[in-house]
Amino acid sequence: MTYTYEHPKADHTVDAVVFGADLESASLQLLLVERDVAPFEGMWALPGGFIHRDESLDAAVARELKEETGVTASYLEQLYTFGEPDRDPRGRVISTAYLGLVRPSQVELVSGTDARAAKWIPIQRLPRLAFDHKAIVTSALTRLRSKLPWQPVGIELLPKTFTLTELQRIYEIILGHELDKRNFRRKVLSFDVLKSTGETRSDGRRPAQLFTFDRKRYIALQKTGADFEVRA
Amino acid sequence: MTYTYEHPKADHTVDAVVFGADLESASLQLLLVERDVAPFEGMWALPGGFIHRDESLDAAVARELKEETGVTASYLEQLYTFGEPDRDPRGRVISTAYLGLVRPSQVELVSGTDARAAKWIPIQRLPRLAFDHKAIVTSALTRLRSKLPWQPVGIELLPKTFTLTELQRIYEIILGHELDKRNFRRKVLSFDVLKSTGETRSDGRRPAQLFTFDRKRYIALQKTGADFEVRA
DNA sequence: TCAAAAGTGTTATGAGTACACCCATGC
DNA sequence: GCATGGGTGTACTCATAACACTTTTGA
Repeated sequence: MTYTYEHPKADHTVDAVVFGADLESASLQLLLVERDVAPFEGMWALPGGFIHRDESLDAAVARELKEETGVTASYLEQLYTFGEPDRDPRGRVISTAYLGLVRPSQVELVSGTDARAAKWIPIQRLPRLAFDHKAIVTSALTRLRSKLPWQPVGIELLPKTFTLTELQRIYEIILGHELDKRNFRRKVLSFDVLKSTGETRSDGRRPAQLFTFDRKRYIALQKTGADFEVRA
Repeated sequence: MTYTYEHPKADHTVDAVVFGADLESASLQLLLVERDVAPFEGMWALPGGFIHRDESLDAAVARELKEETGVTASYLEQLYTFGEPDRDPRGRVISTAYLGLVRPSQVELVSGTDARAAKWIPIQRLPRLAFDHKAIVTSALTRLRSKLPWQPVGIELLPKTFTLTELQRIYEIILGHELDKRNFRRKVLSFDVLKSTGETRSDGRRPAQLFTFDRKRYIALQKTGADFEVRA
């Protein structure tokens, strides 16, 4: 540092709002940790923590998430920065929140530093949360539902190959309501980013075609300015 | 502070990307300040600065904007937080950027602390900017154009009463291209937030009807979940 | 042969876009 | 009477949303 300032510095943290859904899930789940240290010891909170000296915000949130829960999110985007002066009893702490998606069955939860336990909790049954984390979660859920539904984000919550019914199920879990099968299929296929593998899978009923997400094609389409924006 | 940490703290700043347009403007303008202190002394930069101990981010950006340029923005929203470790030569500085709109003719520019001069500069002729401010401006412009066009934001850039042609002109300046008069009128009136005053104004030609923005109605519509989202 | 999920097409509606002419006024 | 900006309507296209039956399989 070549320059100095008179003013007291705020702390800066990152918090991760990571949603999970499985095909077996009844509903969307949120990844929370039980705090092991004051303040709010024993309460549930979003995974997160202080930013290290030489890491970007993106790197910090990925690291904290990994440390506190063992989770590596397949998708993480910056959401909003919360900076009310009184949001943290320890003093001035500004926090940048991220929105993430993860397949719960794919990860093994561990408990790490500053956290007793990491756990998936259905969004209908959220406990009281530490700090202003409830407001952060609300804003993340709004963003997820409004911005992502038809972006091929459900993909992150499925195995490499999946049936269209499974994909639909994921969207329904995220949105919290049912979708029309025919409209869903037409729409999702019209994006032209799903590739049939030719394989089928039968669960004991009529076999369903298996699809994969064509990430290259997706990136190519994005560059041409094609637009996946849609509302629910 | 009841707790202490071992880690070095980052500084936190706010930066304001404030766009301006007048009816007389040929194009959208950006509010910049010429830096009076190192680093980047003498270079143009976004107005902004360090957050005070007991103010929110929203308050900080409004204060800095006022101090450095004399401008009180009629509209300011949080854009994104930039936190690459090397974005500021002074050391670790994380910055939360805001997007704002202002009517240039309505404000008197002043020069304040840390700034030699404040100035409106057409976005086609932007000079090199200090720090990573160019990237911030690009992201603000994308957001403005993609998110705001049909939200009644052009309103902020007009006097209390205005003609539909004037409103259209503002949208054209923001978007950087022309719009169809008939489609524009139908659309903007369908939102049902403009009220005819009954008055007319003649500039020497056929008199045009004057409208006002019905803010109460706008708020009422927002609550019912009505949605002004549109693309250009 | 039955249960259960896979798969498939049509119609109606609303939004967006393209497009050209008459109107009222001041000079 | 003419130049200037004000003001208006229609037709096409495309996306969405609502809606029901047939197919394939395993048990």
